[in-house]
Amino acid sequence: MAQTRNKFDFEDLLDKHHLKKTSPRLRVLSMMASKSTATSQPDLESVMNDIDRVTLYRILNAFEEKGIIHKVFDLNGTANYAMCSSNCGEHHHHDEHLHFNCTVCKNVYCLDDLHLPPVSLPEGFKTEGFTLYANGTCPKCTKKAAAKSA
Amino acid sequence: MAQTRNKFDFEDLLDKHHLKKTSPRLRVLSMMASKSTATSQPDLESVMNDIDRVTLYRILNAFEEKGIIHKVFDLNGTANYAMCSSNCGEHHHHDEHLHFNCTVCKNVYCLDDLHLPPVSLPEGFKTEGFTLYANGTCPKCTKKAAAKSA
DNA sequence: AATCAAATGCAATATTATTGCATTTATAAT
DNA sequence: ATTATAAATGCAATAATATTGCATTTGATT
Ligand SMILES: [Mn+2]
Ligand SMILES: [Mn+2]
Ligand SMILES: [Zn+2]
Ligand SMILES: [Zn+2]
Repeated sequence: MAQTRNKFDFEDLLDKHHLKKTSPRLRVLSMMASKSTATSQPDLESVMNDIDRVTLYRILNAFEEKGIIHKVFDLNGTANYAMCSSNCGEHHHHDEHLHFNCTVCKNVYCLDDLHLPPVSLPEGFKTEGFTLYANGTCPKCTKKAAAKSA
Repeated sequence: MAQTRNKFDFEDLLDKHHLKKTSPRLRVLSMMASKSTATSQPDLESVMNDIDRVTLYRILNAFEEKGIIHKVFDLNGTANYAMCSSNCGEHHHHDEHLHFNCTVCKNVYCLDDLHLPPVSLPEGFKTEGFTLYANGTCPKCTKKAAAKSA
């Protein structure tokens, strides 16, 4: 998960997208990249409480537009953000992987390399993209539960 | 779509779930049942502008808990509500159908009878439910676009 | 070192959602 | 029918989430 990246990777990333390398942006990037799950907007906000709320919104929007991160709403409608995997670009998202929402810890997992089988829609529907959601219990929470009941 | 139901159907429905038959509730039911697509919270609110905002929230929550309607977030994170199809009950939702979000008219379609093929998750993930989302252009909007360009 | 566009921070406002409490209403019991 | 009661509604207050405009700061370029 979450392969380790250093400061310079992030600076390059911003460079590539013609975004200025600012401290708030680098901090947001390193926080998101360090986790194996998506990060919720509330979490980002409380961890980065010294960054202005509005700035955070603008950073997230910019990153999303550039195809650096993607947004996913969890079961409660809360916005979560995760790094994009390679093939996303400016206004071109291809995060057609499964999003697993743990009902216990609320974490959202991006499960890549899970090619969803082709689905055919009724006549007339022109599809641009799919996302598959699943909810249930994640490995960590399953283990914890097992430990307790033992 | 949206099979016609009369007042008495709705009253029975409320009865069945031990909910009082009140005017706000009946109006919400008939509005939602009359449409072939889901209804967004903002739409409900503006159409039912004489019903108190808080009452609306409580009605929607109650209906959702009873398994009368289900909530689905569209691409913008806006809450949309649609009638449940038969097999949902108190705290027991089985709306595992495809939700199609038209990027033009923003409507959310519940496409039932679209059995999604089984997906197997990585080791450790215990799944309770799936939802498949698709986005693109709905039949109506496709037709309109075709008409214009002709 | 100077310049300029981009990014940030702050204030104001908008939208969406929740909580507590007083009042009204639907239902059931009398 | 009348009354009793719990449920539902409406209203006020507050919280949480999001957007806009503008003054100030900062990163990149010359
Ligand atoms: Mn993802
Ligand atoms: Mn649905
Ligand atoms: Zn979990
Ligand atoms: Zn449409």
